[in-house]
Amino acid sequence: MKIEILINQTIKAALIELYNFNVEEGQIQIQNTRKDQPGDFTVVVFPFLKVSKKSPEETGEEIGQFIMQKIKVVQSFNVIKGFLNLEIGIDYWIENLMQACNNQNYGIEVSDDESKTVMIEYSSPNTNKPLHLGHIRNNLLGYSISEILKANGNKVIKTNIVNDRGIHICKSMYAWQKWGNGKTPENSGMKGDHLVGEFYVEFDKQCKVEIAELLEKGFTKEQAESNAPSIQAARELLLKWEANDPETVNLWKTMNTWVYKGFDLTYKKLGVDFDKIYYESETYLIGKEEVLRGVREKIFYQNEDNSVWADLTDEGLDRKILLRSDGTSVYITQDIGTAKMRYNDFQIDKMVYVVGNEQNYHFQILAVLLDKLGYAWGKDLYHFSYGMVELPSGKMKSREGTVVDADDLIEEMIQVARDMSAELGKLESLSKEEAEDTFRMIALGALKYFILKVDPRKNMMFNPEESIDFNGNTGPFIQYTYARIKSVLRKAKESNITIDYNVRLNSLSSKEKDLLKRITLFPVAIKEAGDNYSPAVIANYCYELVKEYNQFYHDFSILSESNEDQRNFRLVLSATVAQIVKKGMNMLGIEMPERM
RNA sequence: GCCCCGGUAGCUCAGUUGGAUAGAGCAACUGCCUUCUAAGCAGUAGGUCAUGGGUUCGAAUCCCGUCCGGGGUACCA
Repeated sequence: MKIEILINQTIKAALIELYNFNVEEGQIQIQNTRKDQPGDFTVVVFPFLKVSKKSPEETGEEIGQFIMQKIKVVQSFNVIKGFLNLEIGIDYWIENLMQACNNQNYGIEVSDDESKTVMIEYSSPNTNKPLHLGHIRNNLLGYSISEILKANGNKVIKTNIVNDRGIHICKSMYAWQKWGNGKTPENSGMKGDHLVGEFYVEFDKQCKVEIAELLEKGFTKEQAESNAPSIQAARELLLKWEANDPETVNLWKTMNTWVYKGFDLTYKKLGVDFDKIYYESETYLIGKEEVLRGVREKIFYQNEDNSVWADLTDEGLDRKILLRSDGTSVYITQDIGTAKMRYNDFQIDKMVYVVGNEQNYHFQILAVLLDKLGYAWGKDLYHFSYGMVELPSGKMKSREGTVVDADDLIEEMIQVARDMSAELGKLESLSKEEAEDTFRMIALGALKYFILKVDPRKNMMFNPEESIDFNGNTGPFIQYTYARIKSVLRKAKESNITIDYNVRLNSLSSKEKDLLKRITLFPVAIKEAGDNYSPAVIANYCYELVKEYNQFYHDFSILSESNEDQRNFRLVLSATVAQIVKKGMNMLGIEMPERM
């Protein structure tokens, strides 16, 4: 039984026996003792003063005595200012270490027949431009939260909705027709998504010129924007596409294929993947049907101009448009269609959408709409709403060229890793391929950790000049510590030191104990990360663990320790730290190099 | 206007759901490579937790007001 639960029950018994008081569940607070105080667990006695009618010190003393008598592993206790600190014997901590090191699934809940199935949508790119830093945050969070939910015993289906149709795609298509000169990824050597993105930018430039001309002729801003020739041409393309015009559909397919190839490369570099991909072009009509069904069933209503609306004022929300007056669908329409399709395809207990916080309102409405349409699960959808990535110059805007491109960023990071490694004189013994692979792991480790260590709900700042470090609280620091442990273990093997996982020991230094305590917190961290949808919890846990290990590492010798039991214990401890750190970092999608 | 989110060291971020003297990294300064990997370790300096009130044994954390920043707000996605 977990010691905290045992202490909890014992205190409950103590309060009944000592003060004839039956506490409610959750009234007893047991926390880890502060590092600067003696003891392992701390009980806050303030809440019991009312019933004990004694001073905090006396109350703590009485409860402490009681616990000492009932629980063997509690070795001693002390009371300081109303905090009852309990010291747990060495056996308990060693026992815990052995559970951790002998169990590959330590801290992880394995899914079974009773497990819930969670579908997670993330990434959701538009096919008119390449991925940027904002998408990176999305992808990393989506992938990581999938892994964390798996570790909490859920079955997870990772999914992606590709926004592959609409006016924005037609803009790139039109620009390519007009200025493309038959340029393809093959004949230009350009990555497909970048190529298409280039034409999107081209379109925007042209459009601005046209609008400026119209403004000069005395048009209003609105008129100019809708009458610009290239805008009209793009609209025409959209109509043709919806009418299934073969030439248009063909071009659309071709250009999308280029983009998908490009995205696949970026996804692969990022190490994210999907179990099932949906395309808006295949779901938007279903959404439209659902909306029309809603009109027939009087859930929604139609205006005189034919636009369809939902009245959500009863829910404290506004009215929301679902189909435009020309009958075309809006953004939320396809989300309804996609949701329906997903629930037909899979048995889903919970749907999670990883989408930026700018769409909080959108998902609030989507939940209500799905509910109104009769889908029981609609209300329970979870919008994993993450904050935006900000630059020193402000918000990223693709049209203003202030985006940080995903592929560029990854390449730059790898180059920095290379340079730094050369400067430090590392990895010289490795083959070129092995070294390159390590640089890649380090670069991505730095990037991923940098993004995932911050609370996903908050906006975060990214300074391209100086943001991503390789020292301090970073991915590479954790990877480095891991590599060093691996090195020690290799050397132990070379010297024919076998590790005995049955640890014998009768004393612990405070640093060793800190590590042992930290190890017992791994399962707690996983659970907290799952409950709060927060990879940051895992990231910060790994950092704390590794930081403590480093202190231990520098203070004690391992291989040259003469006492065999002591040496064996330190090896087991190191191996366990490595195992846990690797597992934790893998939940963040970060690979761990054996050498660096 | 209305709704949602945020404000902690010069910078980037933690803060175990209300607990003890506020925690890291970067940047600055000081030590430590003849020692299992110095992408490291030890130390110095840096704080009115935006601000005013309230709740109680106890508040960065909960409630109300104010200021500042970000996002959303009926035919963009």
